[in-house]
Amino acid sequence: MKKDRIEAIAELLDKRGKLTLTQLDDFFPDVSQMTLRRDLLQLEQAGRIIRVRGGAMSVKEVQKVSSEPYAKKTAMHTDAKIKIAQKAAGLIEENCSLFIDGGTTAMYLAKEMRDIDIHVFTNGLAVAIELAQKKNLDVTMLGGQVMKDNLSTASPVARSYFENTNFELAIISASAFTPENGFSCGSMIEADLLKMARKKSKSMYMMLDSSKIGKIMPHTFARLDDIDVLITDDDFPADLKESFAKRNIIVM
Amino acid sequence: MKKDRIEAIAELLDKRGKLTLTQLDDFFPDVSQMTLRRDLLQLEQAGRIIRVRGGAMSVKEVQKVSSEPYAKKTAMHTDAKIKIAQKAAGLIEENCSLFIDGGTTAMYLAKEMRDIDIHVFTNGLAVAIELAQKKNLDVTMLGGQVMKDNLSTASPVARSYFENTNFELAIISASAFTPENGFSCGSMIEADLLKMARKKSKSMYMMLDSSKIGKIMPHTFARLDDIDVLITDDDFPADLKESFAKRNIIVM
DNA sequence: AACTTTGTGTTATAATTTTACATGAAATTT
DNA sequence: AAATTTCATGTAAAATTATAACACAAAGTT
Repeated sequence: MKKDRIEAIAELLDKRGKLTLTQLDDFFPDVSQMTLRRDLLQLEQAGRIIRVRGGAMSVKEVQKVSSEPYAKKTAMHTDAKIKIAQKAAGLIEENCSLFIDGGTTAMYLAKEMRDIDIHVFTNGLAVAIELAQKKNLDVTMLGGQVMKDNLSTASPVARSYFENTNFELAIISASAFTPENGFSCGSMIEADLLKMARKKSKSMYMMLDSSKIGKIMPHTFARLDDIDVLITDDDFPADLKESFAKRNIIVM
Repeated sequence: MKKDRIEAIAELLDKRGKLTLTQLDDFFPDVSQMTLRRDLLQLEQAGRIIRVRGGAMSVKEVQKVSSEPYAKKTAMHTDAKIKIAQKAAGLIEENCSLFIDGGTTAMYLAKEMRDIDIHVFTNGLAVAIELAQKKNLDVTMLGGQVMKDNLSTASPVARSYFENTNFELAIISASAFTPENGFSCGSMIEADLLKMARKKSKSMYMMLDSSKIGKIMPHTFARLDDIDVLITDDDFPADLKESFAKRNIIVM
């Protein structure tokens, strides 16, 4: 059905921000590129997307463009991150209380999450805005000084927020990982926040795309034993997978 | 000069919204299309424009196209709001500490603010993101439950943030105003937050576009005497202006 | 049943963009 | 001051992408 397909394209674009025709073609293998082009033309005329050379982008994405440093980061390893986010989204159950960090992977997770009755805490501005779109979901933003490079907040004050909150689950992404140094990130106050989140939640899922393996950032916020589930992509090394499994950590 | 030309292109695009390469070539006959292409590429990487097939368009133009729920609100009385925001931005001095609320007018204020050394507190997600773009400026986001309709936070917990902070100036916009009921808004916790902001700051400037005069919202957060400066548009009624002046409130 | 409309695919053609290389001017180093 | 590097620019070929034109079939309409 044409209408459904156009709707699906619009949604896809909202999620992914930007798509090439080739990528679109992969999603809709049963129609020709020409048809997809015509769909894009219609969407453009409806003001919902903007056609750019090679494909199209969502209007929402364009608004984000103004935040250049963040947008740049967003563009990296997109596919892997989305896949990881999808896996993570599938693990979230209704009626739970949840912490999500403010990274770009978390941002994709926010996009992929179903609009169900959950309460989410986050320190990511972009994550909060994304989640605010969903009607049934409740969002609480953690305050603090805004870090310009990744649009998330962190500050010693933010800790006070945690004092009276508890969540069943924290889903967090790391900037770097080695077996020796654990999961690390670049900012001390962020590391502090994430440690705190770990303490306050019953269990912790870690999202880690394989490009981050072997990298070390200054501040470790979690070690292997701290996490319950590791969500990663297909390129995750088999030997590492084993050492996780040995510690009863589910790798998926 | 390359820099000047790029600047000129950016301005042109902001004015005309969209231009084809051929049109651009007419404006700049002394350089080749290839050079113009490269200029556009740079502008795109800087996040100022979007290249589309045939030429480019300004980001601002794209934003006009969109009509999401939040964007819809943003689009109302845009011109008046921008003018008010510009006036307000002119009043902000370097090296000060400032509170801005999370409304749409505040959002425009954030856009208009110069990139100088200031510390800004805000409860607006969109405001915080906008301000995060500026290098010299420091932003602190007030946490709390996210209100989906206006993308700002408010919660009793947010009060605790204020306890150890002080600012010279609070620039706030109201959803409604009558002389009898003062400045009011729709949410009780938001009203509470704004009251708190008023207490904590040395002075308070109110942004009020004239469309809001005569309207009443459930929760009053400030009365006439609470404010020091009223920033409004040209349609502001003369008689009201007088009654402000009587109380030594500057109307501009 | 004949006719239109609509959605689609195919191919050829056109337009646009990118790439690669060349040039000269300006800035920097030696 | 000469040599070298860097930078902005131009040119033209190559690659990519978009449009146009036509064909065809299915679903409505008259």
